[in-house]
Amino acid sequence: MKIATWNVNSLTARWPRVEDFLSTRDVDVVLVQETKQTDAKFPFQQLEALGYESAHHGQGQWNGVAIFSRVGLTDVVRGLYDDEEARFIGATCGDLRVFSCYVPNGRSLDNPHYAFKLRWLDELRRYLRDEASGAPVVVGGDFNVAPADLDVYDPHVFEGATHVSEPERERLRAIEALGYFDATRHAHPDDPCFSWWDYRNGSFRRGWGLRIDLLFCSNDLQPRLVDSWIDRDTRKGEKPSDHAPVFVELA
DNA sequence: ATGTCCCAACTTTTGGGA
Repeated sequence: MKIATWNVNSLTARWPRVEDFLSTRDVDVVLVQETKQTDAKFPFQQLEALGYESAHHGQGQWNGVAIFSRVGLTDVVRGLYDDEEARFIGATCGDLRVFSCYVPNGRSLDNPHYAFKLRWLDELRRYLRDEASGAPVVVGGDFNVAPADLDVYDPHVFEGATHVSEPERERLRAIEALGYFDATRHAHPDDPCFSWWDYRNGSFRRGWGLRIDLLFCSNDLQPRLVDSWIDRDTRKGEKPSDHAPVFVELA
């Protein structure tokens, strides 16, 4: 069973790449972020033609999360708490409970959006603690947090910036403390495994990346972990997203 | 350090967000 998380940066703009991805990657479940679409625009029929059931928590200009599955899709939940931004969707796919998360960016440490980000991560932890027990769980998404300095191409550049601050990293550790592991880092303890490169400055060519797209698996999945990897080829070519898909394969 | 992309709109150019 192969599960991917991918921030597509507009499903409308990315549709040709998404079609190509689904046709060539043999992926069972895709956790999608930043659809930037209303539910009315979401391509349910086109996805069905490609063999995927889908569920969307759409908004419009911003945010929007979705799940595509070819192994069943039931018991959909939308929204973490009473916020108005579409950043969280969950479903049961096969024998897994899966969640697609688009964590707020934070913008800068002194911006109110940073406090919102920390609160959102607190709410995610609360949800996983109180409402996600039972089946094995995969929580994936664009976390907008690089868990450690290994996940940053040059930590010096990010001193005093969001995505690397201790309060953000502490919240990821608090999620792990509930009984989850970071699949990509677990499979590759020493490789940076960047998943995002800024469109500007030729960052992809220069290797200026961050690992901020993460797949947290409940500890009961550890014996089933085959591998976890970054699909860097999908960051290349015509009109790519600025994020690469991140995969985990489970036996 | 800012070389791009995507969206909306008082839309053919600008501003906000990432």
